[in-house]
Amino acid sequence: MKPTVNAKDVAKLAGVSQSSVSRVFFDGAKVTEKTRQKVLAAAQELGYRPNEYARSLITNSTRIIGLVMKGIHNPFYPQVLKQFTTSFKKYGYSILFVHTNNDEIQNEDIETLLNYNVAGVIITDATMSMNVAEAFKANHIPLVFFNRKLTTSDFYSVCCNNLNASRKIAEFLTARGEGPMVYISGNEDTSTSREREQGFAEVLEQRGIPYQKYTSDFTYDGGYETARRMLSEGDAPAAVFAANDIMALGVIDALRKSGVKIPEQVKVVGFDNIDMASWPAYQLTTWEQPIDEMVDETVNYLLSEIDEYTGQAQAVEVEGSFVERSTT
Amino acid sequence: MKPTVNAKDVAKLAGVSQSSVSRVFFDGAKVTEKTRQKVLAAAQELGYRPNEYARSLITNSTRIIGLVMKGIHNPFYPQVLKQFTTSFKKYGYSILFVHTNNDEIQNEDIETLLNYNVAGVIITDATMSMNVAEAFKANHIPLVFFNRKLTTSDFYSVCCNNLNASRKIAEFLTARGEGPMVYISGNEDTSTSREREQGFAEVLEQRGIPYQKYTSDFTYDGGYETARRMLSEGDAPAAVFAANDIMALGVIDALRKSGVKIPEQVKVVGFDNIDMASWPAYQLTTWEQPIDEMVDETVNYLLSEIDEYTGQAQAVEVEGSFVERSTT
DNA sequence: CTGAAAGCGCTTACAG
DNA sequence: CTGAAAGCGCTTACAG
Repeated sequence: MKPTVNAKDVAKLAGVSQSSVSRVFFDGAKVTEKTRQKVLAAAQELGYRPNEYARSLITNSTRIIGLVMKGIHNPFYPQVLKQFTTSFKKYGYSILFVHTNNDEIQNEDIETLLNYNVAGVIITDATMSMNVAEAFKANHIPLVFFNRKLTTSDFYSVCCNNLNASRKIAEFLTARGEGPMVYISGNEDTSTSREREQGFAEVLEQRGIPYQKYTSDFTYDGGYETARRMLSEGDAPAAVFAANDIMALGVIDALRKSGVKIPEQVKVVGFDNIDMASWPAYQLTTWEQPIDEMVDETVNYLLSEIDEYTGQAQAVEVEGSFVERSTT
Repeated sequence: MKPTVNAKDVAKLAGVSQSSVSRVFFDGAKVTEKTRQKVLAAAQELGYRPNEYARSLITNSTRIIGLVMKGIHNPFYPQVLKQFTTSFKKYGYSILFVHTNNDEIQNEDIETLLNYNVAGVIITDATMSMNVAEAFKANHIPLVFFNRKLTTSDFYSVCCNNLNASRKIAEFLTARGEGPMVYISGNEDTSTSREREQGFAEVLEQRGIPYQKYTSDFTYDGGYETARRMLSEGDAPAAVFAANDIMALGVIDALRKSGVKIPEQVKVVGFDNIDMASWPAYQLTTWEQPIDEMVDETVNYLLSEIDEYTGQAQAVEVEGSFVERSTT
């Protein structure tokens, strides 16, 4: 049915051996320029294209990176996806996209990654059980947790320096408006939410400023509802620090709807610096996560581990920077 | 290095032939329950997993769908990506994600898809040259243009019924506020932008209401800048119809910044019904594109073409529905 | 540098 | 139903 043309066909037309055809298309193999030309001409004529699967079968490696993502509703992550795809493309790698609905990656998703023998795995905005993570180790598949850490783990992770960032945010807020504050958490089982709270709390306690925590879920609706709950409980904080931007936007909309003036009555700070944070309707003060830098760290680690597997674990942190706009 | 266990190892442990092991893991092959149990036990013990590439090599087919996407900044598309991934997972297919920066898909992206011999391709928010599209036809790889049509094509496409939708929008706007109107286009080489203009224009001309077209690019910034340009040129339309929601949000922010009251002075309508359209800050009137339905149409077509290739071309259109909120 | 040959891990006629 | 064998399209020692 599909007129599949293979290296043998090309060899025949070019008048060389199948091995030579293979060598022309395999980086790092040696052929004379003359053979190369003959082969390329024949390949062109027949529309030949090396079969990636035969290649994978024999080299026991692939040029596919598995990218696991959960929170596609948070604009931060599509951006991350784009950067990874673009960056890996430069090195000849493609992205197998896996979406998970659960906080913890499910076995069926793992199966997919293992079945396709991916060269590396990036896990974004989700966690996985220790023994599943160990499965990748056993198969010598390098793994990066992006924007998350495993609690107990010795796995490689790339995150923003959340502790430092949230300390800076707390320092900024306490330097100006004093008064009780509110922290709106994301899903509490995430390292990001916990660390951002920790740094924030540290500085506040140190300066004797009380804060109240509300638990939310990293979504716009979550932020919105939480702010309404906060108001209905009579809380009137000087400032609200939401664990990510998309929640902060929900907070802003809820406060405005109740006639609360931002920043005069309540200041609002987010985290991420997504595109929408700079929109005129919001002008959200936030902490910028340097996606480029985080992606570069991840890509470099994966490529080096693909080249030579060491299984080294490290919690890489990048700094990012404070972005002051008009919600503070 | 990687302790790769194959069917032969399992066969030895289970005391059966390698063929039997293969049959246990190949859907549709017949084995006695007894053999199955022996094999599964051995496989479990060794951590066996069929090699997907050997399988692909021999069946000349894969369970990978290539998804090509451009406008990841428009929240409509991450949503689409999620739906496709979820839907295909049910059928055992995975998504190879390809991101393109250009309106027209580049050859290198095509190469990737062909190299991996994908079972089918979805092209979203981008177009491709005819001869490239023909390359897929030649390889009997089914192809769907999602939310786009090729001008001259006989390819399968799934779109919203843009003509009907934009007529309905025009009818709604003219039934209430009369007066000159503005259409803000997306990239003008897209079928979506052209069709939405056409339906809108038809009704307005029929009712003798003038309209002005501004060319933009389907982005928030584009919508924002275009609205500012419109104001600076002294245009004060009764209503603005933006070719998608994300531009409409930019328009709203720009108008508000200039003190224009929405909907009292200017009404605004978008297209897509992205999450943000329902946010309290915007409450955008729009046309809902039924993503579920569009995805289902696409998935069903691809699965049936994968099952038996016919190469049939059809421009499928789904209706969607008008969503009235407070910008009109 | 080049070719003949082995082999990657599977599926699938073909006998039994 | 099961096993022995051929073969998918490549890469890669091994000779020459």
